[in-house]
Formats: sequence, C-alpha cells, structure tokens
Amino acid sequence: MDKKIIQELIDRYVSVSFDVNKKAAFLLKCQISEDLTIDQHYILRYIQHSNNCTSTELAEAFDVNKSAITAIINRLADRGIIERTRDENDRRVLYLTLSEKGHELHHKTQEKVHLLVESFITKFDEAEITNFINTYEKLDLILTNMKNEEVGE
Amino acid sequence: MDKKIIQELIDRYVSVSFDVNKKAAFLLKCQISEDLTIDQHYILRYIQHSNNCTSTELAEAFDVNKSAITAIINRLADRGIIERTRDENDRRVLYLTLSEKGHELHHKTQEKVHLLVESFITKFDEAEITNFINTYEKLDLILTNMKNEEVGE
DNA sequence: GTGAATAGTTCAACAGTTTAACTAATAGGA
DNA sequence: TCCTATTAGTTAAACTGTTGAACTATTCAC
Repeated sequence: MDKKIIQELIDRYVSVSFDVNKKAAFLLKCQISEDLTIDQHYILRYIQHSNNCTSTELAEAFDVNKSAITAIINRLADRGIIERTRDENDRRVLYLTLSEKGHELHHKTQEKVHLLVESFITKFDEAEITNFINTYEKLDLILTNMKNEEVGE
Repeated sequence: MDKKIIQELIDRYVSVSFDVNKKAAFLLKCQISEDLTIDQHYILRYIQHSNNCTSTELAEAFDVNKSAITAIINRLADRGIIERTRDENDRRVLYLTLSEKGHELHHKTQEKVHLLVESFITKFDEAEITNFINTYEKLDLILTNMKNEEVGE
C-alpha cells in the first residue's frame, strides 16, 4: 500500500473509532443509566454467557487487574445483583452468578441495548453491515494476537 | 432483512465492538501510559486540530459535562501541558492551547498511536480496510443524528 | 437597565483503575 | 511429609474521569 494512503487511513480510523465510541457510549448511557453503568451491564452480560465465571476470568476478559473486578463485583453484590459461591473442591475459587434480581436487570438492559443497536444496524443494507462486522471480527483476532505478544514478553 | 439475521448481527456487533474496544484500549495504554492517559491524549489531539478551542466545545465533542472537562484541563494545566488565554472581546471565554511541552508530548504519543494503528491496518488489503472505514464513517453519521434527536427532545 | 442566557469553576459523591501488600488455599518437589 | 512457590481473591491508598447542583462572572436582549 502507498504510504500516503496508509497515513490517511490511520487518521480516519483514529478519528472515527473515537467518535463512534463516544457517541455509542452516550446513547447507551441514555438507555440504561437508571439501572446500571455500561461496565456493569457488560459484566452481567459476561457472567450470564459464561459457565462458572470467576474474578480472574473477568479480569482477563476485560483487560484489567483483579482488584478492579473486586470493586465492581462488591458494588453489584451489595445491591443483591450478583452472588458469590465457593468451589467445594478448590476453596480459593469464588464463582459469580446472577441473582433473580440480576437476571431481571440484565434482561431489561439487554433489551434496551438490542433495540438501540437494531435501530442503527437496520439503516444499512445487509451486505454492507455483514461485511463490516466480518472485518471487525478479523480485527478482533489481530488485536488478540497483538495483545498476547505484548503480554508474553 | 430477516429477523433472525438481524438478531444475529446485533449480537455479533455488541460482542465485537466491546472486545475490540477493550483490546485497543489495552494496547494503547501500553504505548502511552507513561506520558498520558488515553483521554488526555484525545484531549490534546482535539485541541491541536481545533482553532480557538474552548471547554464548552470539548464537552460537546466528548459528550460529557463541562465540569468533567474542567477537571481534565486542570490536571494538564498543572503539568504545564495546556495553557488558558482569555478572549479579549468576550471575557467569559477561555481558549485552550498546547504549550511547547504539550506539543512535544502530543507529538510523541501520536507517533506511538500511529505506529500501533498502522501495525494492524496493514494486515488488511486496501479494499477491505477502506470499505470498513467507509461504513464506520457512515455509522458515525447515523449516531450523530440519533444523538441530536436524543438531545433535542 | 434589568432579567435571562452563557462560559466556566467548585464541590461532593461516585465508578473504575492501578499498585502493593495482604490472606487463604493449593500444588509440587526434596 | 513438609516447605516453598503459585494461585485466587481482597484490602487500602491514590488516582482519573464523571455527574449534578450551586456558584461567579460576563454578555445579551427586550
């Protein structure tokens, strides 16, 4: 690729990824902030999708230290949204699950998130948005590899 | 579009946008955290690209309250990275500019950001990444309109 | 000229983050 | 078997970023 073209693509990517993130976060917050923060929503989403979720697993998935997870989980546990249960075989391990209230709250916020994403996804034709998400997923794989190289040094 | 396909696209979008954001933020932080936080880098970037930048303009661009901008600018001004100058015609207004040190710091971190983005952008062929960024920019426009509708209620 | 609007700050409170030091439990090798 | 290293998770202090309400100072508009 031509150097000039690469420079232009880099600038456009930096700008647009920043702008989209900010606006998506803003719209998301408008929808769910009465019940949960954005991070809290993603934490509940991860726990529900995972089997036998632990703090260590969350810390890896969210690329933060375990103590950051402890803080988030404490707030959610204090509100009765998340429950901790000890592993009987390895008593160091705490499994995280959603309470009944946690399931309800996650379901409620998830619906709002889906409606929001649907409202802009359906503005594209199917081929364009499918190509977009395909490339986005390729990018995710590339970043995963880069992250592993970074960590494995 | 078929309902099932839409649901699948929504799920994929929610997952991949979350994952890419987390990993990109992680890699970005590895590169620049000695000098600036990610938000601080974007603030400097915005100020440099803007003429006569003000706190109000930043608050709108970043979708946060003005008091959040005050806090960020205070920290950067305390470090001698940003300077405030009053408008002589409208003495309510404070223009924000980068100091010499601020320019150097922004240049340094910008280089690292560019190298990082270049390292994954060049893993795609030109047509694919161009299409991706084009669609990303369309999405930005759609979100801008949605945000304006939200605010204009 | 006075009341409304605008630009920006301050303060208290909170969410999320890092780092270092810590407890408790398990695993592995001499 | 015992001792050491590792692992899971917590705590505490310090920091960044955020909101919302109350505030100062200035300008605008009728």
